[in-house]
Amino acid sequence: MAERRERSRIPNAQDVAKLAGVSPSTVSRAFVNDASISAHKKARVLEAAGKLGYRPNAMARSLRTRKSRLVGILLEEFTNPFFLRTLELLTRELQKAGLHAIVVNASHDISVAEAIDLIIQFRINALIVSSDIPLNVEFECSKMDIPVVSFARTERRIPNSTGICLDDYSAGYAAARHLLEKGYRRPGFVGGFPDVSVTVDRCAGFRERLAESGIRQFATTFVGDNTYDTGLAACREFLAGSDLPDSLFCVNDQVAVAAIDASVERGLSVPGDIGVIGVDDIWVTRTRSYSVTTITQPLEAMSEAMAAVLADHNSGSARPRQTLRFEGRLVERDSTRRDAAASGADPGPADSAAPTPSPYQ
Amino acid sequence: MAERRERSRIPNAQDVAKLAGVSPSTVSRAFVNDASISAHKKARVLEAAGKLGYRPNAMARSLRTRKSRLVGILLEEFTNPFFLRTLELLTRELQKAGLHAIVVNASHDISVAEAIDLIIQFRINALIVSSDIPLNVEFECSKMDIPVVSFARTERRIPNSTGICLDDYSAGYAAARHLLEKGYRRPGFVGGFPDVSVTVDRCAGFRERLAESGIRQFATTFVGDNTYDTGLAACREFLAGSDLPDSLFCVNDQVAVAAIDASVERGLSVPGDIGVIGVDDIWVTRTRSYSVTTITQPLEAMSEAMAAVLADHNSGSARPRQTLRFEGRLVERDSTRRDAAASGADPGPADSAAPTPSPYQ
DNA sequence: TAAAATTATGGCAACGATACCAATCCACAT
DNA sequence: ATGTGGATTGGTATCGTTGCCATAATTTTA
Repeated sequence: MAERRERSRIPNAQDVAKLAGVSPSTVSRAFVNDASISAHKKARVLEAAGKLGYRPNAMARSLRTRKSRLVGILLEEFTNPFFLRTLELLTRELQKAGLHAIVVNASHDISVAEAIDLIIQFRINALIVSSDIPLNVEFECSKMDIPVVSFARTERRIPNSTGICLDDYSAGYAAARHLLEKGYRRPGFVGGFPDVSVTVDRCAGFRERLAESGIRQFATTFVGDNTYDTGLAACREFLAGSDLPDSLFCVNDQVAVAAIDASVERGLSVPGDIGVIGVDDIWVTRTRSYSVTTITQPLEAMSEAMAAVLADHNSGSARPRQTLRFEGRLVERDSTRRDAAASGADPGPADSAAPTPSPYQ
Repeated sequence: MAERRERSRIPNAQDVAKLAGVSPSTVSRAFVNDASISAHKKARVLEAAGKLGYRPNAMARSLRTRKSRLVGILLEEFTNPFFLRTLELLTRELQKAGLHAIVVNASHDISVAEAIDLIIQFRINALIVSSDIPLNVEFECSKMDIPVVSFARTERRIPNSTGICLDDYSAGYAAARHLLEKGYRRPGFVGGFPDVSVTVDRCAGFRERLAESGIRQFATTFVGDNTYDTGLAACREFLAGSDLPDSLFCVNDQVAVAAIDASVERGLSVPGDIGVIGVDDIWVTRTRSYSVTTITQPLEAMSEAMAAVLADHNSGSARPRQTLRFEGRLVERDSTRRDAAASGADPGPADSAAPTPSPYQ
């Protein structure tokens, strides 16, 4: 079969120039904003370009200008709807700014360093990082003049790193306050990996608020990767003992759902016997069956801030490196008691009456 | 402040060549597999490259070789965990093959054509499409010699288009068979947008199996975008009337969860009064509270097939254009009855006894 | 109307790599 | 010793664009 007729080349600027009767330089100018070109010629060039189906070659452009307009996004948690939403908002903002996102999969067995090494070759303008990465990756990037920006995490190992993040400490603090207000007296904490910033900071804020109420000890467990399945297994184990907590602050909503399931499985009623609060406000927390009290992140604002940071980096203006922290907002749902049971310092048994009938069974 | 000392350039092949005492050509060969280079020189080049922190510039390489090693992925549904998992597996396979994924956000208000236009400039090797796109995009790509490959959907408007897809017809057929086996006699269908392939094909298979049992009429509704929220609203309306279906085949799991919630809200017990079956097997369907019967897609195999298709396209071997269809597997859970109630052709009232106690309330 | 200031345009080189060809090199057979 | 063939190597042109400079066209000002 005649696969392709007469090797029809992809047209380049030269072709357009010839057709429009101008120089290649002029063609280039027609495709750059604010370039010095007359409206007349610009129209003629664009018309010729349209006729030929010409599109500037971004590879050539990037080579010449040393700006790739590509941004790497390193992702690790590929089951959490939160990160899909993150990706949606980030790509949206990037596209608005004329940038494009290369997604790098850093999950499980994949070598992060190797993957990063490959996309560094594309001279990405920046690397957005949503999970903890080996320090040497950070170092490699700095050698190549590639800014690394954290999203929804903090780089604790480097003094002044750039990032956009929920105020995790404050979120933990708010979670504890909420549980205390609702009369819970023996809160516990369920984290992911024990050494990632999100776990550490949320736990610290949580601890602080509990300490203010004189609670110096609380049970903690770490489920590892924040998936539902491992979360469920870890929560089952956590709740297997006696001397159970009367409420759980979970590092994110996926784990919170797992915690609820583990609780119900063990015969505990939520929120009466045990209250559960998460973070992220993924859609599952809004379902009738779960209705999880959670702390929602202002993702829109955070993505916009991310775009602004990248734009700054791009324009070369050296804004001081810092982590922008956004306040979360607590959304009350049915996985914590609706009214304060024994709001005083009185740690009386709270099992007397779950005010709302449990939606779980 | 002294931002950067003495403008330290990013090293190029020439620099490495000088340090290693070889020609730039040789440096290039050291970084290409199967290139004609002695082990001795290769080692020397790699050592020099390591010392300088050299990495080949992918832009320059792509410009010369006319292969970008970039693949576009057009995504639309950014709330569905299924697509996050899809993205995970696709990026994993792509990375294995030395390719990289540029994610293009085509959701809501964003102009697909415009977004595609921009990434076409990167001379992407292929465009993976997970949602229906304007036909002219397809056309533009073909003009630029960019193969468009569908994933988890079919391009019905083009005769022989390349794609990887669940066997949607067969999935719909299996769903109907399952419902009938479990004694449901008035199944309904809940689709997304009425004209997308996934909805159309799954519905067609569903209809066929029902017809084989003599059921020629069944209620259908279309919820539009497949999010939980719009799904819930649509299902509420769908279930508001009298003459209700006794079971629902939902085009995906997110909608299935919404259908369950709407059913319970209306006082129907699942699976007794109404059975629900979805597609995708997202993690939420495995939770204790939902436990949704669903049809799981063999995503690993599908991603591998996708990588193979891309590799073929890349190597230029003109494999015939076709849609590869993968069989789904039905996973029985608690949103459909566990045993066959009145398996005969007898359409007796099925409300007599829900065999398993409903996990929903 | 002429000179000065501004704006548009064209030409050339360069970004950093690889394709291609010609020139070596080496081992081995003659 | 010499030729043959295959594996390495170097040199040069090129991929398609934009930066830069010089010149040409246009407008503004004197």
